[in-house]
Amino acid sequence: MAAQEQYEELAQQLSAIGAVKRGLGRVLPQECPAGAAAVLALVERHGEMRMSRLAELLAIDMSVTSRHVAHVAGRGWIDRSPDPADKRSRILRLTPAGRDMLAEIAERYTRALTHYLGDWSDDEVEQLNSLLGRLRASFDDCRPTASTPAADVT
Amino acid sequence: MAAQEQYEELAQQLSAIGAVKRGLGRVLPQECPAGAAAVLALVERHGEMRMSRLAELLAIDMSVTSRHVAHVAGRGWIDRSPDPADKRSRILRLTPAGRDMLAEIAERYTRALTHYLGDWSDDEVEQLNSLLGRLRASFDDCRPTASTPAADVT
DNA sequence: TATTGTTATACTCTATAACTATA
DNA sequence: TATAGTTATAGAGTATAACAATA
Repeated sequence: MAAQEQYEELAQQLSAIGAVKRGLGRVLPQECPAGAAAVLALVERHGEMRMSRLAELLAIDMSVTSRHVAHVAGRGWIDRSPDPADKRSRILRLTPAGRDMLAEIAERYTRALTHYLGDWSDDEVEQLNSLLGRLRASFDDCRPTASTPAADVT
Repeated sequence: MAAQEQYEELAQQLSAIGAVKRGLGRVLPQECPAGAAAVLALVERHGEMRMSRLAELLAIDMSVTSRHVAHVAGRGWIDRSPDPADKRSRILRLTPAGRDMLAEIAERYTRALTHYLGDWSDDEVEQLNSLLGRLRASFDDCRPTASTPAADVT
C-alpha cells in the first residue's frame, strides 16, 4: 500500500509519458500510425484471432478496433477471412506483407530506443517492462469486462 | 545497453499503457479533461510561469498549451496576468478555485489508484515512478528544443 | 432475442500554419 | 527581424449509438 503523494506522482508520470509515446510514434512509417502498428504487433504475438479478442487485447472499443483493422487490411497487412464456425466473425491473420511491415517497425523502434536509452542497463529496461506489465494487469483485473461474475444490485 | 527484444517489448508496453491513462482519465470531473488537469498540476508544482515555459514542461506545442490554458482560465482556475517586463508574455498563476479543483482531482486519482493498485508495495510504486521519470528525462535530453548549443551544419 | 462486427457522429488531444502584438 | 501567444484547420485516437447479419 503506497502513500498518497506516490499516487499523485504516478498520475503525473502517466500524464507526462504521452510525450514519450508521441516521440516514439514519430518514427513510424507514414502509412502505419500507432493504432495500426499495435494491431499488427498483437496479431503477431498472439496469433490469429477474432475482432472481439483483438479489441480486448487492445483494451479499446470494438468499433475503434474495426477501423484500425480496416486500415491494415486495406494495405494488405492483415487478412480477414470469415470464420466457418460462426459467420458473424472474421479471423484475422498476418500476411507476409504484414510481417515485413512489422519487421520494419521493430527496426525503427529499436533504433530510436537505442538512441534514447543508450545509457540504460539491461536490468533497468527489464524492470520498467515488468512494472508496466504489472500496471496494466492491475487495471485489467478491475475492468467491467468479463471476470465480473455477479454484482447486479440495481 | 539492452537487447532488441527488450526494446520491442518496451514499445509494446508503452503502446498499451494508454488504456491505463484512459482509465485514470475517466475519474476526472466533467469540466476538467486530462489536458486541463495537467496544466493545473504543473503550475502548482513549478509555481507561476509563462506560456512558453508551460508548453516546455508539457512537452507539447504552445498552440495546444494555449487552448488548455484558455480552458482552465475560462473556469477561473488559472489567472493570466500580463508580464510587466515583457508585454507579449502572460504570467500564469493558480487561483484559489484552481487549488480546490486540484485537491478534488488529487483525491479522485488517489482513490482510483488505491483501488487498482491496492496490492502494490510502497517500493514498487516508488520504483515505477522513478523509472518513468528517467524515461522522460532520457527522451527530453534528445529533444531538438533548447540544450542544443551548436550543430548548425547547413 | 442476443451477439459480432461495421458505420456515423462527436469529443479530446496534438501539430502546422497564419496572424497579432511586442521586442 | 524575431519572439510570445492566439486562432484556424487538419489528423489521429477513442467512445456511444444505430445498424446489419448471424446465432
